[in-house]
Amino acid sequence: MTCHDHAIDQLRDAGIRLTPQRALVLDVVYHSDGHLTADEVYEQVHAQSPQVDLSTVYRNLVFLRQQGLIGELRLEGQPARFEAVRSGHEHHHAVCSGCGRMIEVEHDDLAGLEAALLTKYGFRLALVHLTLPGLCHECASAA
Amino acid sequence: MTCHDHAIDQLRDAGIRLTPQRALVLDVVYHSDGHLTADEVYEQVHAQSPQVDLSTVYRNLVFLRQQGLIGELRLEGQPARFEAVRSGHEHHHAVCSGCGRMIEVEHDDLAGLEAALLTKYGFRLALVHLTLPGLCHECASAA
DNA sequence: GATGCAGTTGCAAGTTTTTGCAGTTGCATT
DNA sequence: AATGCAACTGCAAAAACTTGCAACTGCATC
Repeated sequence: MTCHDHAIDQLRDAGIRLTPQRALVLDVVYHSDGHLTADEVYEQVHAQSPQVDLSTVYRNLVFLRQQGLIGELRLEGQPARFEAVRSGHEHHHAVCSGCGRMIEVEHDDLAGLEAALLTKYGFRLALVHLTLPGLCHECASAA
Repeated sequence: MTCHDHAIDQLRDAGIRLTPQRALVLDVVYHSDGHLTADEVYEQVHAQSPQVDLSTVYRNLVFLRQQGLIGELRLEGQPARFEAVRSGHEHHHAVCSGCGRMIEVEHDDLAGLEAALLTKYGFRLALVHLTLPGLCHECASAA
């Protein structure tokens, strides 16, 4: 019984094939508390299953993101990072351009935007993770 | 007198060097109405000034984005695209995952989020362009 | 209009991410 | 438990993007 069984069930229900490679990628991301790059995921996958290819890891990261199971974090000047989307703890990141600090932003803070998109444009926001640039309090004061 | 003189002034005021290469990249993006990939920008730059390198184009696109003069658009499964940021017409894009349609979203629609970030986290949003995935009205109805 | 130098460039090589394709495999059906 | 087939994989190669470095150049100052 692992902490991402829920995710696996979700995949099955969607009629999606669960290959060992895919399960392993999901497993690595869900058992890491940090934000892993594709390469770091690959290294951990590779340690357990050396024949798995890097391209398979990339394909599954894209796939799992599209399924809404993992979030992608793009920080200026670094490769993309991935993290588990844990239900009840959906969040986004505000990243300070000054000091690099990262603030977790509650998903609820987007409720207004979500509503505006729906009523104004008929657009249903389906957003897993957002990275928002700006300045934290300290850096804004210093400027 | 070209339509991006304002942008150039903005650079000068910020004490930034205006090289011919940089001016050319800015010029190409500002004189195109569409959203250009780095490669398309490079091709147009190259046509006018064949010795300019692709890496210089990339470096300037990043630079101009950081200066807030151009916006970057990341669509699923395609290379990044760039467009001019025209003052008075700041906007973002909502992209339908179903049909690919792109809806322009007014910057003002983010006002609520901006305020929430500031009061809740002391974070000053400094956002040039956002790409928001979701479903347009037609695709949401069809689903 | 000469000088100085930090910011910028071209080049070559690197890293990151995607793709085409032929062979393999999960899983629904029988 | 055998079958069928679309989804998936590994491999190799390509495309997209970044970086190190030595040479060059805007532009501020004299």
